[in-house]
Formats: sequence, C-alpha cells, structure tokens
Amino acid sequence: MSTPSIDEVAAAAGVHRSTVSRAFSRPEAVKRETLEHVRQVAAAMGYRMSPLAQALRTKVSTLVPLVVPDITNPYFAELAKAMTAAAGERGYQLVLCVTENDADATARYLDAMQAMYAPFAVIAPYARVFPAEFESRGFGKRLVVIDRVESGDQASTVTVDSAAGIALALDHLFELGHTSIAYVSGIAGTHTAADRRQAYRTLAEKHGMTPIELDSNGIGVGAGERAAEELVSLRERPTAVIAGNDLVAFGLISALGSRGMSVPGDVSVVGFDGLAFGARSNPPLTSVQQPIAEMGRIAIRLAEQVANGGSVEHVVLQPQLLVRSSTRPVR
Amino acid sequence: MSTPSIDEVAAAAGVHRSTVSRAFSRPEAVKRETLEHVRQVAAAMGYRMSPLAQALRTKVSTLVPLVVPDITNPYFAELAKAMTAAAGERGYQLVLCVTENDADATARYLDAMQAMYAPFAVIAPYARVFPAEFESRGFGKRLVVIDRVESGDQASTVTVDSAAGIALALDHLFELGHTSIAYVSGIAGTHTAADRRQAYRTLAEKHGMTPIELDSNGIGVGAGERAAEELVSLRERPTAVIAGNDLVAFGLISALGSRGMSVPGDVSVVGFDGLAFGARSNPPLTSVQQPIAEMGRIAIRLAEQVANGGSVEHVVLQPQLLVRSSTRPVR
DNA sequence: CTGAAAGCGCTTACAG
DNA sequence: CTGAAAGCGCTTACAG
Repeated sequence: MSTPSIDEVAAAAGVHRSTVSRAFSRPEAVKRETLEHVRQVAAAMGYRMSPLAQALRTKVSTLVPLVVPDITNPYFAELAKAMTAAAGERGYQLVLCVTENDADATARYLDAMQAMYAPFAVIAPYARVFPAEFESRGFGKRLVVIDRVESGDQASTVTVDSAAGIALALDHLFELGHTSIAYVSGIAGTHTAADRRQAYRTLAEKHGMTPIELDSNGIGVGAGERAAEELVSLRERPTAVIAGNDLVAFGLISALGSRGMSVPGDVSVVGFDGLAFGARSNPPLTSVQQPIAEMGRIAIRLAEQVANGGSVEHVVLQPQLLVRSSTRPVR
Repeated sequence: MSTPSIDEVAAAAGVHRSTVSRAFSRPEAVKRETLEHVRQVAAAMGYRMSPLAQALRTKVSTLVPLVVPDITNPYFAELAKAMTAAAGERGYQLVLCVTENDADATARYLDAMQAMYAPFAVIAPYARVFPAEFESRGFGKRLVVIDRVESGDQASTVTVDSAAGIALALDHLFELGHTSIAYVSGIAGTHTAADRRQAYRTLAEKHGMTPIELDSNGIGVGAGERAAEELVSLRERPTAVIAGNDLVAFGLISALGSRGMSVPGDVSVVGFDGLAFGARSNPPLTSVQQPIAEMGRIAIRLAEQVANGGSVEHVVLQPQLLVRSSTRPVR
C-alpha cells in the first residue's frame, strides 16, 4: 500500500521516467497534454515523490535544522512554533535540535544535518555565536542566526531593535511616574541580551537616572530569585524593574511573591519578549513584544535567499509595547 | 570539504565498497585486521555514512516524527525535550510536527514522514486518537501514543496513572483540612483528560464529597478564566481546586488574581503535570508530577520494540506529588 | 518535447 | 571473509 515509484507511474502513463520527473519539477518543459495526463495518472495512483531519493540525487533536502538551547523556554518554544509554520509553508520540515547548553552540540547537529543535505540552518543561540566556527560544518553562509553576530558578512541575522524595546519599556514606566527603575538581565549570553542591558544603561543615564542592575553578575538559572533577594535588601528600593526577558520576569515576580512583595502593588515589572503565556501569568505581564511569527518567516526568507546565491542580510525588526497588568502608576 | 563517499574510502583502503559498508553495519562479518584498517582509513578521511543513501536503500531512516498539538504548551515542550534526548541517545533525529489543532495535520505529517521512511512515529494528541485512522498511513502498529487509546492492540501507549494522580492531589488537600474541593478540567479532549476528571468524580464521592466541576462545558482556551469567574460567583466557595493540568492551573491563578483572590491565601490550587516552570510561577505550583523524561525514553523503547517485530505494549507510570506553595491548610 | 543512460551513496543477496 | 552486481527512487545533461 506504499506509494508507487516513479517507474510505476511512468509505466502506467506510458511515458518515460524522466517525463514523470519533469512533470513535477519542471512542468514548463513538458507538453501540456502529456503534463496533464501524467499528473492525472500519478494522482490516481496516489503517487508522491520520495523526498529522500530526490535529496540524494540533487544534494538538497527539505530538512531544516532549528537549533535552540532549550525548547522548554517559552521564547524558544514560540520561535519553534513560528519557524515550523514558516518552514511548512515553504515545503520544509523542521528538525528540532536542542543543544541543552552543550557547547559542541551545535556543531554536531550541523554536521548531521549537513550529511542530510539540509539546504540551510537556523540557529537561536544561547551565547554569542561566531559563524566562522561553523564554516567548516559545510553550511558556509547558509546560516541564519536569531541574534546579532560580530562579523556581519558570514551569516544572515534577524533580531529586534533592543534599544527601541528598552526605550518603550522605560517610557511606559516614566509615564506611570516611576523614576527609580532597575534592570535584571538574566543569564543569556547572546549579543541581544548584552544589547538590551547596554541600552538600559545608556537610556537610564540619558534620563538622568542612575542605572541599578540587579543580579549583575548572575550565573545560571535563578536570576529572578537572586534579583528579588537583592531588591528586597536595597535601602532605596526602585519602584519598577525591567527584565531582560519574560522568563526572568516570571521568576522575579515569583521570587518577589515568596518574599511578600506583590507586583504591581509593591513594584512594577516589565518583561521583554511578549510571550503569549504572559497573558495568563499572575499578574498578566506587561512586556516588550517581539514579532516572533514574523521573525520566523523572515528567517526562512533570508535563508532561502543565500541558498539561492543571494547575499547575507541583517533584518532588525521593531518591537511593540504590550501593556498588561504588571505595571501601575507609582504612588 | 564535504565528507568522502564510500567508494573513496574503499579506494583509499584498498578494499571493495561492500567491505567498507560491512565494517560499519556488520563488523562481525569482516576480518579483524581489515575492519581496523578500514575504520582507521575512514576516520582519517572524516568519513560519515550518508543517512539519506542508507535510508533510501534500506527503507528505514533515523527520522522520527513527534507530533504535538502545540509546542508552546509547556507540557508538550517538556515532552519534546525528553523525546529529543531519548531519540538522540538511540541515534534518531526528532522531526517536530506541530498540528495546531488541525484535524488533518496528523495524517499529513504521517504521510510525509512515511515517505521519508521514518521507522515509527510518536503522537501526543489533543483529542482522542483512533489508531485505526492512521493504519493506512503506513505506520501500522509502529506508532506510540502518549495517551490511552480505545482499542489497545493497535498502538503502544505510555501514560501516567490518572486515578493515582488525582488521589495524590486529593489526599494532600484532605491532609490540609480541605473538604470542599473543586475541579477544572481544561480543554484537552484526550482520554487522559477524561480519566482525570472521572477519577476526581469517583474519588470525591467515595470520600463523601459532592463533586464541583468548574467550567464543566468549557470550550477552547480560557478555561482558567471561566473557572475563576464561576468560582467567584459560587455561594459556597470551595477552599481548594484541582486543575486537570498545569497550564489550566496557571490560568486559573492568574484569573483569580485579577479578581482579587489570592492563591493560596483564598483558595489552594493543585495542578497536574509537575512542569519545571511551576517552580517559578507565582506562587510556585503544587502539582502532580508526571515523569516526563521517563515517558520519553519508554516511548522510544516501545516504538523500537514493535518496529523490531515485538508486540504492542501499554505502560502506565506512577505520578508523584510535588508540593510547592500554592496549597495551604484551610483556616 | 521526450527518451535512454549515468549516477547520487549506500546495502545485500550471491558467488567464490 | 571479500568482491562484483543489482537496485533503492530519483534527476539531468545529452541526443534525437
């Protein structure tokens, strides 16, 4: 009951195998009548081309690796969802590659996927990535990174404007009357994380505020926990805090709650990511929203572009402020 | 710089292609010396077999589909993480198939993966699954479902003991002095969801309690929201509620918070899943924990078992209670 | 516009 | 224990 092979279809249609092949891959190269006839016969037989055989022959498959540090992190989960959709629309199947912070895992995955003739790869890193390290993995420039990279000519990237995002958060808080606003970065070692933090510093000073960084040397998980600890012990407590990403914000709010402080009652908190889950957290999280679905689509487009010989490109998207319930006017 | 082919290795080692092949796939069939020599030469050349060519020839690939309704749901994310690890250990690569509640998507994915000679498939459904529907998809019994199924001989399954889990939650609450305990099922249409709900009813009555089901006809997302609404309007409010899964529990707590009710101050809440994220929610969630990592490993084992001609099996695991901070003694 | 042939990188009976 | 041959299901110059 398995799908017939191209030769069986050819026989049934009374044509040569190569004609069947053309009927699907280069329809303009076959006579109209023949085309229709072949397609009809093929459809009737339930024919589907073997993607494996095709990939072996052309050295290009439809398997695209998405490498993420941790699918359990809702940011990466949303990204995976967006990428799956974007990839599916273009006929690719996403292969999930979870690195679990294993430094060599990315290279191993890239090797494995290269062996499967993946047309390109998309990487959402947990640390700064140096595309040069992956050149030898065979993908060359056929790599898109969901972060900034140092040497821009080696891989395409798609990111959100960090400074604009932080400005959005800050302005929102200023409007609510906050003047003492702290920042928790969380553990991410990406350029993006560094950019957000730097933007906070720069903009805070520009507004005449002394930057207060919570858990500034944080290592590993539990950033929210440590930041809460630190916040509570401060003689002059900030009235609001911006978190470098939503997950840190959730952890912070949880840890604050355990210490008897309520959000937004005692402190306002704004996250960064704008995850859907934030709508059902306690309290619903005000956050700088990244257009994740769009990022997924763009990542695929950029990847296809260089796979087709086009050039590396860097897309920077604008974030939006998502006001929910974790912020309120300062008393 | 791409990997050499088997013929290049054979030439370099001075043997025939078939010997190289055997050196890797059936080492016991080749003379010791030859074996070592071939492997050495292959290693020196950085040879790796083409999984595609291998799959095309043997009609068995290492690509295994994991079909989930929504990777953004942390339960499925944790499952995906566990499955990725378990699959990786056994040399498979997981292909993420997200159905987004599209009723035909599962069949489409199965077709596509069948065409890639996937050795088996694992399905985490969002509704009751009837394996018979998928028989024609070519996987036959080479299917493992993360849920109960109706006709047990058609696919292997791995689940957690629903009744035991609900009993754990109930007993915990009884020990804290609660006597009025409600239940919110959430939207999942799986057998598991139905089992948990039924277990609640049965056990509640057994303990002389009148079951109180919140949002009992709930449709779509927002179960937590509707349940909170209902709870607040009740003349005699239960002092605790058990949620059919963690996500519903989070939503419930959020919605309760928006209505000025605090957990566990005003109501205790226990979830079901025991997600890692629950440790950082506000408040940290007491929950019945499913051994998700183990489920992943078992799913792969069961799948391999039937792929190797073994028999369908149904594994039921025991859950554990994870006490965090969303429950407290009734006043 | 269509067919015949070679080949992608493997595996596996079949001989020897 | 090893080699030679056929073949998995396709694509793509090359002729005609």
